[in-house]
Amino acid sequence: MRNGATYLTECGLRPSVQRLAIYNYMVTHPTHPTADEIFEALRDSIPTLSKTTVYNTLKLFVAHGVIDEVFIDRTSERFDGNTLLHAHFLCNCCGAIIDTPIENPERVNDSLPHGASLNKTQLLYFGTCEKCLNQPNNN
Amino acid sequence: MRNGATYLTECGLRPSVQRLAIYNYMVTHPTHPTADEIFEALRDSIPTLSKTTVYNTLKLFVAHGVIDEVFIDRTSERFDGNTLLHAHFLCNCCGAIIDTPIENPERVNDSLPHGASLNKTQLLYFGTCEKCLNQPNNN
DNA sequence: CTTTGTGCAAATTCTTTGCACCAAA
DNA sequence: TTTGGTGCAAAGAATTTGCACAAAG
Repeated sequence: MRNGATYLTECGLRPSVQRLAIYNYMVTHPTHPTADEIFEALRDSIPTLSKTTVYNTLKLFVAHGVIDEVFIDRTSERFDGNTLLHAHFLCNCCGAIIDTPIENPERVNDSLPHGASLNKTQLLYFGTCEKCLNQPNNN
Repeated sequence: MRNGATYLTECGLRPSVQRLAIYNYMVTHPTHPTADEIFEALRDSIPTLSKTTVYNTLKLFVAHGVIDEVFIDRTSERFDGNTLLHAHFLCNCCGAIIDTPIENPERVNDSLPHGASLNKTQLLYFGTCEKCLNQPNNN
């Protein structure tokens, strides 16, 4: 695994205790966490941590390409430590967000408007996951 | 153009004055409007309209498949009267949301998790549109 | 010492809820 | 005369802002 402090420095960001903790949380938890989830997870180890700092840091990380924002959930902002192109599936039944690989990126980026330049693609699926389909009771 | 009252009735929805106005606004304005934009546009013709009704109606329309919600903007909920599969491009420079056709839907739905069933796909692009690329001044 | 980062409290914004009134079947 | 629809005001939730203090170069 990549060294967080070195990586943040490479990205032009000072590796403060707070930033490093948030970065490490993101790369070890591929769960597309919200700012609040990160805050709750880290407040034990950093009791003085504030939610503002979590928000500031996540925004900063997105601006520097360290993490991505995932637009799959309108109720709260979700973040992804994996910035490589992949699809997201949201199960309407259990709420799980499942990552899936995109085999042919060029096919997915096929529908760009004429003459536009592309920064980021998001491919989102909404449906019912295999597990929920096999447990008809919890609907 | 399809008759709105007939269509809403077919969908099992009473075609009240408010619902019909919102439906007609959606199909004639392919601008992915927010609840607030719809409210502001309709309050002249329906002075008693409330924002709650706009929210209620949009939510109801989504539940009945009359319109879709587009997840491209986290700051406010956006809606789309065109429920056929197509991609959305958000220009980071001018904020425009551009619709583009998806030639091969089966290619885009290629990356579904194993065993899952699919309700809806959203393909989102973020970048700079042709117009903004040709006007370097407004960056 | 000068810039950058952190964190508290308050403000802001979007959306939902509770409830009463109105309208249609 | 009962069910469904509308709309006001208030509540709720997520995020941002203003500002003061702390820390690092």
